[in-house]
Amino acid sequence: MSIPLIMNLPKPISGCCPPLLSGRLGLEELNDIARIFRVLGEPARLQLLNLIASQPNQEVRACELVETLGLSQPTVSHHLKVMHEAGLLTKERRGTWIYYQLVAERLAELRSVLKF
Amino acid sequence: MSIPLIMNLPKPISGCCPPLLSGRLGLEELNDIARIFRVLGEPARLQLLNLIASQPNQEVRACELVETLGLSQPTVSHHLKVMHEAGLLTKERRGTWIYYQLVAERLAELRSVLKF
DNA sequence: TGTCAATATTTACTGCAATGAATATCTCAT
DNA sequence: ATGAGATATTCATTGCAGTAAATATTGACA
Repeated sequence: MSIPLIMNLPKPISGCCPPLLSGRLGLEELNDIARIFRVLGEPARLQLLNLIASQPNQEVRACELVETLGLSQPTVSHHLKVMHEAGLLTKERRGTWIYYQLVAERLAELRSVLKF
Repeated sequence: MSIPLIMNLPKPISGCCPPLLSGRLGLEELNDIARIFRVLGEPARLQLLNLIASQPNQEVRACELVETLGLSQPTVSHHLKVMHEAGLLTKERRGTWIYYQLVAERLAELRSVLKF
């Protein structure tokens, strides 16, 4: 029996990450890039990334985060949604809980945006 | 009248960019990282970077930007100040005008923050 | 079905930052 | 010194996003 491979991948953000520093970009593309950086411009969200990356299995349950971040459940849920929509986290339901994982490729993509 | 020796300098950016994804970070460090990403979370500022990078001599005069960005002179001046304080731009006066240049090392530093 | 626990959404409040008008400061040339 | 152009600062307005209380939804299990 095969393992389900499709686990609610984030929708791709079209044309979102061309290199910023080689070749002129249009306002549309600049807006897309800015949107992602704005997602990372929030300490709570960076803490989420940092926390997930430090887990042995590279994932967290949403409910764990409420206590750890010291934020309300709606706020944590909101941040998770934002990051998931930005393609930075995958979301996978396992029974009662929902697990979030980093999208390494997305971070690599972001890195390449800043390359010369 | 005495001149204050210690002026309100922008927060030092030296130890600002520990890797986000390997090793737990404190709130202080997360705030520092978030602050820089927030600077990049603005289309106008990304346009500035993109514009400078596309110049043959890798620099621009501030006055050029007002027409190009379609923003008021105070707004452009504000963005330049923010980016300079974030360590992303160098500022050099040559006669009447002021030239801004990219700080490549700073961008490389930012890239490394997102490395695994 | 019903309840319980986890997660999401709605709503309202609030603080911060982008923006530009007005003004000030700086630099050079005459 | 005075004027002109480039840049910075002050100030007020405004829109957006983080936050949480209240509420809704979802899934598991008896």
